[in-house]
Amino acid sequence: MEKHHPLPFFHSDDLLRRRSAASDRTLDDSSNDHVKVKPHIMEMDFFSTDHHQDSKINTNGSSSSFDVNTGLNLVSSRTASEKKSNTEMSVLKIELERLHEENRRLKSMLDHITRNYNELQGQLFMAVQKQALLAINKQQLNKEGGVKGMSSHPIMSIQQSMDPRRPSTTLDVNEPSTTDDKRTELSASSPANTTTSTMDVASKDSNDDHHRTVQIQGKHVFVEDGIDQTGQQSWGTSPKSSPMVDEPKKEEEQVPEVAFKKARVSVRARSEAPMIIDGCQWRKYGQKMAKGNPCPRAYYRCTMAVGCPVRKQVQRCAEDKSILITTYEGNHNHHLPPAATAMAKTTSAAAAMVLSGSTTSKDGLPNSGYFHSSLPYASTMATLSASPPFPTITLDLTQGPNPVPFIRPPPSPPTFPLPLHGYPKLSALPAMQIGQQQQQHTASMVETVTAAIASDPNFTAVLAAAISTFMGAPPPPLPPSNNGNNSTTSQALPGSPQLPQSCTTFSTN
DNA sequence: CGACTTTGACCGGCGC
DNA sequence: GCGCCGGTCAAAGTCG
Repeated sequence: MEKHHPLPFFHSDDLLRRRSAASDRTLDDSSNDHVKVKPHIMEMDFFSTDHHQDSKINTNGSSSSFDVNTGLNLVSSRTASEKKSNTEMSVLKIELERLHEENRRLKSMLDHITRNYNELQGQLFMAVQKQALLAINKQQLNKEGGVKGMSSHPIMSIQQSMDPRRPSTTLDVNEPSTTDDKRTELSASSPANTTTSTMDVASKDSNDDHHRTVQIQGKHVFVEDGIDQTGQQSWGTSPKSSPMVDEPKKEEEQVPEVAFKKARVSVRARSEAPMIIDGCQWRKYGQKMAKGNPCPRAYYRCTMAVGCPVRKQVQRCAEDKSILITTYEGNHNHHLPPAATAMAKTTSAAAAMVLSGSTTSKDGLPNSGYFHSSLPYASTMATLSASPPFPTITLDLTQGPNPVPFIRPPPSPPTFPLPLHGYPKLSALPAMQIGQQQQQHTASMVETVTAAIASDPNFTAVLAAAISTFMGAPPPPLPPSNNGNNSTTSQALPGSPQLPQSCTTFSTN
């Protein structure tokens, strides 16, 4: 952008002042040569985008050249002054329109840049994970035939058990279920795994055993729970646009996708609403009384696309019924509206974080670029639960006070009174909590992963974006098309007209 | 009438 | 093998 290009955020009075000076100079040029210099100097000042100076000149008007021009105009003649003001007005209007157009253009550029950033972020997650998994695999191949007990570290155990090419034999508390192992073994044993990841989601919808069947056939490895392929698409990345998707899948490239499938992201937040707004369309398919909780657990399935594997569970916390726990599983296999994209990014990022956390070295120190185990702080907002069978990361948004002065949006039904809004610096949140029931040997993994999540500015930014969408916060100034999209999805949410039955989180319409 | 919720039944995993 | 539990299904009911 040019140095003197008007920025999209200046005020209209700034513009008026600028044009006033400019037009003064233009009109005066014809009659007064001696005043040419001063207005010219002023124009240079105004277009320097230095608003401080601009306003300073304006407020200290006594020394401004405005006075000089005005005085001259009054002296010249009344008709000329009126004529001039008319011309000035039309010029101002034209200029205003031009600048509005420019603002729109710049905003669209900003949107475009943001989208590109998000795409790259998603690809980065995948790439890092692949790289780390490859490194681990190489390491394990070197030690093949050696001690199986190297999985003494819980993270390593997860890594092993999640590696589809490597049947898991050493298990610990963090291991996925045996079903998962079976599945991964089957998928790994199939040579068809080397085929491309072409999706046929619809054909697998609502089939209880479709996961297993797919794995056995080995033809649609990524479809399972939609996690892989969704991992791509939930980032708003078109499969065609991603080079990682375009190229044929090698065996190792499928690893993260399969590993993704059972990662869960749980969001704890205070809310009186029966369900948080995450931009997606959900259909309730079940409700159960969970043991140890007087509040029933509701099961929802994403209905924004046929065959979308994403599911979520909503349940109120037994200890504090004002806390709503929403657990997401899987990733979307379809394009999402902006609000839903934010949430999908969050869950995908969290899942990627969990699984990236599995790529630690033997001594438990992470070698992923996301991890900085020596963080001086951790965060309460991110807690990893290693309870089998699935690694679950819990984003605890209920604990305050937050050191960051968050802005509360105006309440809009259904409200979601999270303490977070906008794009806060989540990395500044206070210390992390480790799951109380977790065994000691899982603590290092928990710390590592949660610290990484808390420290990753990309993740926190995405999380913040998602949180802001939970709250039904007024979206940032967007082109009308985007706003329409948001409103559509919000209205489509099944949770809008809902009455809480007892203490739970289901709707009753 | 289609979309959605409710709710009892069913299924599979797991521990005893 | 049995019972518990979490998760899912599907028929019936409800709503707009």
